[in-house]
Amino acid sequence: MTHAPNQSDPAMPANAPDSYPLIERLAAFVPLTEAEHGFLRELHANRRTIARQREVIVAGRRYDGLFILCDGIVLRYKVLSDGKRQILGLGLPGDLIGFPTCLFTDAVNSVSAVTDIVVASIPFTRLFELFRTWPRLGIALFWACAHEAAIYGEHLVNLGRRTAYQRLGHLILELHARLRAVGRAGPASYSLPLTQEVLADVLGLSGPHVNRMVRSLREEGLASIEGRAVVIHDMTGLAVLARFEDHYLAAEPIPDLT
Amino acid sequence: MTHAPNQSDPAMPANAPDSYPLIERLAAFVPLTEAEHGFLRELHANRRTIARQREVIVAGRRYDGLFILCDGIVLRYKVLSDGKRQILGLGLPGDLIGFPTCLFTDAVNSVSAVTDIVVASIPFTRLFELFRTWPRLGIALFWACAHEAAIYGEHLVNLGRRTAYQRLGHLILELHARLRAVGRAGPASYSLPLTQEVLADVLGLSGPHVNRMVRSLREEGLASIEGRAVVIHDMTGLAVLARFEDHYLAAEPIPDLT
DNA sequence: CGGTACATTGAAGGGGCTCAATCCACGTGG
DNA sequence: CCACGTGGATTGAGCCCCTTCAATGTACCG
Repeated sequence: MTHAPNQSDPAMPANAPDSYPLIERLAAFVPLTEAEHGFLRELHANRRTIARQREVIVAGRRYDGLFILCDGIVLRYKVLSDGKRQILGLGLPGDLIGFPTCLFTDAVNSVSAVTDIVVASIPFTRLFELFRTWPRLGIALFWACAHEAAIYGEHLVNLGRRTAYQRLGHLILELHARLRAVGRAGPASYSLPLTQEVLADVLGLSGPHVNRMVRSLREEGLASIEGRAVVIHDMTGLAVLARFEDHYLAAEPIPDLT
Repeated sequence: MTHAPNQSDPAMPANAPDSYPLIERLAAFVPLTEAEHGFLRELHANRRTIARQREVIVAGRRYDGLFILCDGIVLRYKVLSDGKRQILGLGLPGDLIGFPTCLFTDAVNSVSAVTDIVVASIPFTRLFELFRTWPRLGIALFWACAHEAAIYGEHLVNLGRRTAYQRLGHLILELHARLRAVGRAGPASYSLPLTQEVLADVLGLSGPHVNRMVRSLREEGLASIEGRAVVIHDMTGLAVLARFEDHYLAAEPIPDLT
């Protein structure tokens, strides 16, 4: 049960065995006091490793807390009664897992681990404590969730109004930006351990068609996906094609929060 | 600038000129004390009426607060550089508008009023006060936003993995459930002041095709949309067809919150 | 009465799906 | 060392859902 190091890209920092990704995430919104810092460190205390392919959250079950994804990649998805699957989003290190699905009596979505992952569990009692004792952290968390929600918004645009080709291009650029923000990507490359089947379920497409789009991107010299190695050859060209604008990924300090 | 009363359906309660929809929304998650009740009432103090078709939030501009939608319907959307529009969601009475778009330095989405609407504005300073002074309300708000996020998740499934026919059916059922929850719908009917063009942009379809799907639904005896009157003739048949399950719309009290 | 907004309908085309077959890399056991 | 199994990538053929681009209809409104 080794958890995979960041393979192949020398630009990636070694993944510290005890990182505090939620701290980095929230620090983007609020300058943290030493005391707040300490509380957040405690939130990472209860870590657990989960093997790839394992379910982290099963739709229909009850949960009494959330998780911070400390390392690895997860996907949140829903399966329809006719067997079709739609992946609602990818969780990258630093993301909160269980929002919003665990905030229901019975989880509304499932979450499974793509790679081996490390999660820190946060029981709701801890979360309540956070809101009660550290209101600034509560506000920052609120902001962080809003930023996650904005990603879903862009995902909606992807499914509703972009062609298959554009969708794939957009996803490649979004994941690059998100991974880069947490030190998991090079200037124009990253490692993406997803099968084309999974990409298809993210993009609302079929497997074979994703394959064709991957080939097109390569033939056009825009980007290449070989195995798990993604390389972007023409960032601006791809952005133009995919109508990618990264405003929605920017995390900036909350104004006027004293 | 009259704001439209709930026309045509006798089951709908008259829309009180001074309602407190956020109270009802949050009360579903947390039993409210009298003091909390009072604070929330204050949040509704600063009301404003906005005429139909008017923009409430313009993407790219800066905002210093959120809004509670007290009455009417809004839509949140994004327009791509090639002119295509995707509507990310409909805001109904009681919904928070500006989440997540206003929590960015520059708003990432636009919001416009479909009908004449009444909004209560909540500057961030008030919001911070809420989190600092009324932590239970902060928690409830967090939960409420999670529930809104779940709606977007289902919307993603709609665009990614349902046919045009199913999408329309699903939307009809979802809106019925949501409107009914806030006392704006009859047992199997409601008023929906959206053009087919707008429906198309919600569903990721073209206008003409929405028209055909509307006709199909009527011919199959499942539901009818005539002008703004929506009538569901076969609730279960429609639910089966659209793979509609309403778990994600259920708001239940937060457990263990003392 | 003309204008505007929206609903409706038709014809043609294409983007993406379905359903396979094939290929390929890799790990495993004999 | 090779046979085999397996998961995934790749490719092809046919088709159908949905789009595009109109034209037409229709209610409402100043």
